[in-house]
Amino acid sequence: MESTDRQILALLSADGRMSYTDIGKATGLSTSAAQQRVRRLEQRGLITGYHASLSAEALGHPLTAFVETKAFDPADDDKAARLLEAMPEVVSCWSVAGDASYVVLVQVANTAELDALLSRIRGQAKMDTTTTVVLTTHFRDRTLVAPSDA
Amino acid sequence: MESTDRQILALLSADGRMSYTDIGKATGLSTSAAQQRVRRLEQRGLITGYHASLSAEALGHPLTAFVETKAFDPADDDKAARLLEAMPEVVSCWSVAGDASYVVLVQVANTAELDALLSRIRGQAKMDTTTTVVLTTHFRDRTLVAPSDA
DNA sequence: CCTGAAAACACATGTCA
DNA sequence: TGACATGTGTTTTCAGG
Repeated sequence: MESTDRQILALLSADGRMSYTDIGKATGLSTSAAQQRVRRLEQRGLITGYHASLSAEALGHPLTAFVETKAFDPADDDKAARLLEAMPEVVSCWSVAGDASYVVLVQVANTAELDALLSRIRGQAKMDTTTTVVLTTHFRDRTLVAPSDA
Repeated sequence: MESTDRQILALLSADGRMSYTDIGKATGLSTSAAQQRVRRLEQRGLITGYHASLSAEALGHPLTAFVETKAFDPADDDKAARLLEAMPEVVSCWSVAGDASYVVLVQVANTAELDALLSRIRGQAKMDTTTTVVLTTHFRDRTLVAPSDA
């Protein structure tokens, strides 16, 4: 991958609705050349999609927390991902090495809702939980577009 | 906020490059009405931006990990956010309540790079680290567009 | 990677309820 | 205030080279 492509990735990370014309202007390409590059970046899987970022605060979910979970019975561990996915408050979900099975990031309205969610995780998913409340989100999903080639 | 607006948020979360014409078709609005709604959602801060999602794997950073950090000296805690932000491997950074000061999500090429990064965090930022390697990312930044009004 | 032209789209303005 | 119609300028898209 080359410098122009990396530049395009940086531009589209910053503004996912940028027009091909503007991408062309910024990179010294014609509109159609820019479009072709973008299409190739999509096809090669470097760009996986475009998304509007929504404000959890403005949507009424100002409270963010990490919840580490661990199934009481290790046999239930596989179902857990699906159960967690079914909970709308759970916005991200990772399997991790180490003590916990899953780490999830949740967005809720207040502590009462957090409490209710944790009960549901314990009850439905039969998992132990360890919760860490987020005080400030300094940055999120910042994009790394300096590094290696592809 | 009303049902149409929530629908628009869901559409733009799923496809951030959707045209106003298509949004209109999907919601039963005219192109210009759809455009107006979107503009208002942006102005009211519900939509904070549009971004291309890049594949960390395709970019050569297949290894994801959480790093909990805590400054040796609590007085250094404020500087830490800036130091962490200066490290390109750190893609997300949260301040948290509890034992750690910060939780960061990092994306690196391999364990050697992770090792080097942790050394830098300890050395530069003067922080203790506790690292949890991610095995699978089940989903990330899934959007919550059912909930409350605004 | 570029040119060029047709189709689709964006967006401002004006109108109506 | 919210939806829509229309007109103008852009952008997209698909020929071609």
